Amino acid sequence: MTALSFCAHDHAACVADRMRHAREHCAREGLKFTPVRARSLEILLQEHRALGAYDLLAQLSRENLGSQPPVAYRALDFLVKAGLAHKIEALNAYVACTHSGTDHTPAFLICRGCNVVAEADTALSPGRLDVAAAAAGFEIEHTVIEAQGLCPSCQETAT
Amino acid sequence: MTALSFCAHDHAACVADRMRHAREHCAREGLKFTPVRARSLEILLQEHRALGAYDLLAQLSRENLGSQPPVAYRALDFLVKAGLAHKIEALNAYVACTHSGTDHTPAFLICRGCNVVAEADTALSPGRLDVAAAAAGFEIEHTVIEAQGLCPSCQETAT
DNA sequence: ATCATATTGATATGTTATAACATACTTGAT
DNA sequence: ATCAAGTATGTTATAACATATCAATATGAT
Ligand SMILES: [Zn+2]
Ligand SMILES: [Zn+2]
Ligand SMILES: [Zn+2]
Ligand SMILES: [Zn+2]
Repeated sequence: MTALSFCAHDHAACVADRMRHAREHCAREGLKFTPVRARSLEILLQEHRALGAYDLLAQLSRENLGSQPPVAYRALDFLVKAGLAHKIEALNAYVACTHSGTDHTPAFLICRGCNVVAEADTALSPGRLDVAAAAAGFEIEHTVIEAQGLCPSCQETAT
Repeated sequence: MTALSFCAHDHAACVADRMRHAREHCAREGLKFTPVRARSLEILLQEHRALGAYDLLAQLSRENLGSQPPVAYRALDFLVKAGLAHKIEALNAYVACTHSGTDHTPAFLICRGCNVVAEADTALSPGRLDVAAAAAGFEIEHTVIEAQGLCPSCQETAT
């Protein structure tokens, strides 16, 4: 299922599963899954939406896990670098990764109605961009692919 | 040539040509190509790099075309809506469109060394993302495709 | 001329992100 | 046990990006 986020699912299990995966991943890689980092990921996982750094910070603050911007940004940096979360550039916001895999080039479907973000598990089609890059001798290190629009349920709601 | 920006070319002619095109486009569409707007586009065209709104503003200010943020943002909004410029989401910056065509889904190659941005003139490859979107019933309205990496000349420079 | 609309001018504020520096906690070597 | 090195946090301040609002002016249509 490529757009899980738009579908009904056992979300509690979904979160628990992702947290377990994150814990194992960090253990394997020798990364420290500290309380702030773990809770930050959990907060992102609760939603299948992108949260701004300051949204995350507000929640952390309520739980006395920190109150200053760097707290949120450090946690987000860690999660992004660990591959456990992604930044949605078009929103300047962050979303938990729904992938189990390791290195991947995510592509996102972002609903402007409900802000839900689905991560397409496309192993990525080497599209024309790669061809163009190769032709120009350009070496791609990171690719941002974000599609904005309306999810099925928001299409109904709208008019 | 899809990655013109990385190649040597007659840039003065390149700018003049784009300005002429913009003037004609606005005339056709009944859009007002005012001095601030025209000069803003020209400033973007000088570089083939993405400029931040405040970089543009600084230049406009030097020329007494305005000194407050809204001046730059209004000009950029106009240019983006008119299809004469694009926003690079990954940089929160703006680049002049190098396309003549009308409606297009641009894809960018962004050099992290020299900040040059090339707009690939892909007429759009319906990649896996579109397939995934269709499968999920998601209606795509706008797509951001931005590849970051190193241009040929910066690859040499970097050790 | 009058009215509506679009553009500009100006001030203030909101939002996102990082710099800079100090402190505490781990870890591994002596 | 002690130390040094590295990693993680705490804290303050500020940089960088973006918009809200309202008044003034210009433009164009009736
Ligand atoms: Zn879920
Ligand atoms: Zn939706
Ligand atoms: Zn040029
Ligand atoms: Zn370069």
